Amino acid sequence: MKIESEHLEILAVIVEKGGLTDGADALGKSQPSVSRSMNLLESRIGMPLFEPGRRPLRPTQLGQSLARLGARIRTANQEASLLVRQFRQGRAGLLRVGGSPIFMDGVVSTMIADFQSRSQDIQIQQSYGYLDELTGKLRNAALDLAILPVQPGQMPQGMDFMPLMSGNNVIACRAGHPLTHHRAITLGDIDAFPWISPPMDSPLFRDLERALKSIGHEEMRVTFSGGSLASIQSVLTGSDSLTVLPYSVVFMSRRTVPLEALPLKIDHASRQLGVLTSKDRPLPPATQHFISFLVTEFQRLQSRMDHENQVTMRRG
Amino acid sequence: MKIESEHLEILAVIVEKGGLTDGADALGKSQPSVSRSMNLLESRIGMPLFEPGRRPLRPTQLGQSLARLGARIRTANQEASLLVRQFRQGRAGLLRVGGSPIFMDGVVSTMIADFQSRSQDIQIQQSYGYLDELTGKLRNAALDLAILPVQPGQMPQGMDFMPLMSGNNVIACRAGHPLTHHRAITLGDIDAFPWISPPMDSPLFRDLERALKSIGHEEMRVTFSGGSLASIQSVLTGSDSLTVLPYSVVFMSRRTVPLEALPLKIDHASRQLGVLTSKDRPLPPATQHFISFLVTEFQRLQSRMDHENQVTMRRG
DNA sequence: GGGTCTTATGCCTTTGAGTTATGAAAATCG
DNA sequence: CGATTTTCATAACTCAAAGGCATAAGACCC
Repeated sequence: MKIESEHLEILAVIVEKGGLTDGADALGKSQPSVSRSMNLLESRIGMPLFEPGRRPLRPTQLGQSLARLGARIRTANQEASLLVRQFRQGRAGLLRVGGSPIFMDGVVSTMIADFQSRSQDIQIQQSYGYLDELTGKLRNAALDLAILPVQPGQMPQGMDFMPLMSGNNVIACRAGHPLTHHRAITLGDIDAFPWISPPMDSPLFRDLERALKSIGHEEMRVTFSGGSLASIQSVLTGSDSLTVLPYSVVFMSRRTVPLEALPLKIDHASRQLGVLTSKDRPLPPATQHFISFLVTEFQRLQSRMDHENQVTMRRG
Repeated sequence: MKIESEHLEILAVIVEKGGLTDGADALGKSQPSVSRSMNLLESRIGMPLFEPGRRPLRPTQLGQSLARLGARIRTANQEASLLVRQFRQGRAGLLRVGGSPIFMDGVVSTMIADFQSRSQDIQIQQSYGYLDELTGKLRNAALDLAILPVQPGQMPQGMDFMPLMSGNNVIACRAGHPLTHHRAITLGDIDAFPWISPPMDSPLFRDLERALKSIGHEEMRVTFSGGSLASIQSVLTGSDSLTVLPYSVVFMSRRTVPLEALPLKIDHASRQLGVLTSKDRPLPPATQHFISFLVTEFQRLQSRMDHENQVTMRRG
């Protein structure tokens, strides 16, 4: 004997409101409608739900007990409606973000923190990876979006890419590093200092190699490698080492860590930092919401970086 | 936008079973039926519940979340079915029992304990009172049944009475009381001892008065009054006081308290201990269940009492 | 006992749950 | 890769019941 949940919900409202008429009002239905529903329920369970011949309809013991269960069903149902509404606005759900480690740690994570504090019903799962791996995860829906630098020629099939800012790399060192006092930096100057190397499978590592080649530097003395951003920052500030980092990472890191970028143009593939998503899967609202948040955040970041550069230029 | 709870329940089963076909099986419905229900739900909430183009139907994030709520609704619904079943059998619900204090404490409460341990989903509310008060409460449905002694002429209108055993009163004293050594007890013997008086508004009190009159005892020396059974037992066993109690109460009390009944016939109105219920209100199943339990328990008690009396007779 | 408030019923329309039969698409397997 | 199996969607239909309005019937309150 299956009881209809709708009936239990109606019962709960009637008991709560203390009468059939008021209950019908609260439910937005007509009084005869709910009366019939209760008759039907009573005949189904074969026992009276209300004391017979009482005019402000009073529930029996069974009616009371069932009404409590109906109330539970009702709240679950209302939670469902709320969930759908929030989900539709991208204010609830699961957000699986992947990205290249240094950039995620250095720039995106603080933005995620902002986003998180505004949309607390969104659960965020972050992971790290590079282009191929992230593309694969996007394809089989293990990831909702990826944030990483992509070169124009590298764009994988069946993916959408939304650029956020240009991915300029710079040579970074600690604030007050000997090289920061030089007007113009020469090959010989750099030669004197050891290098921190990003993971060897990362684009940054290839950039570092290429950058050094571009300034005529064939061999480098690597004294630290394999660490994530936090380690790199520590080693960088605690020594006279040099490394290659996206400028945006240096810019953001300076809030808390004394770093500087050397005024030295380095050559690397032109690439855009941006958001990669799967073309054939529609984006969940939470993902859309997050992407539009990222766009405005990166615009703000870009303008702050531009402003600072102008100031530096004028001073320099 | 109201979501139908039934739909959420169906969704929960589909997600749990990992597919529409298996879900339909588990629900005992046809596959097209649940398919259409899910289509309807999807169109109502305006968002996909399942990943498109996946053959073992896989839920989206929203689908997962809603399925969790659906599962909650489902368990509540199942609890409701269970509750109705138990209620129908009188194994769940509320049981409001009223009765005369001494008899409830001395005899019925141990039976209630037995009953309680078998039917733990029945909530029992016990209260005390005498005929008029209990009848009133039965009339306005504040009580499901009352257990008390009723005289033939006293039967109130509109009530059903189910006799359980005859309500013989005896004079009780502690075991080893001086009077227990007498073969035949005379008025003069009794005169020497003080009395414990039941509450003055109780039938027992009137019985006591009448009993004393019947043995020619006009005045009694009351040294304790107003206590409930536990107090009476304590005072009785700790002194040489006498009192009037239903024989069944003395019989039951002897399990834990050293009491005896004096072999002295006392005169009082013939009355039956039994169950009083309202005639116009149908008895809830739990009440019916309890009454039939009481009937068999009292039969057992009666036969134990008869047996003991025979033994005593033979010995005495 | 009349008036009021509350619930039940009769009669109607419409929604949607349920069925079987069948078609389409994805997954699986050789 | 193609064939087969599995899984889901659709079509066409029936029927239960939700829901509405109008109205009767029954408590409740002076």
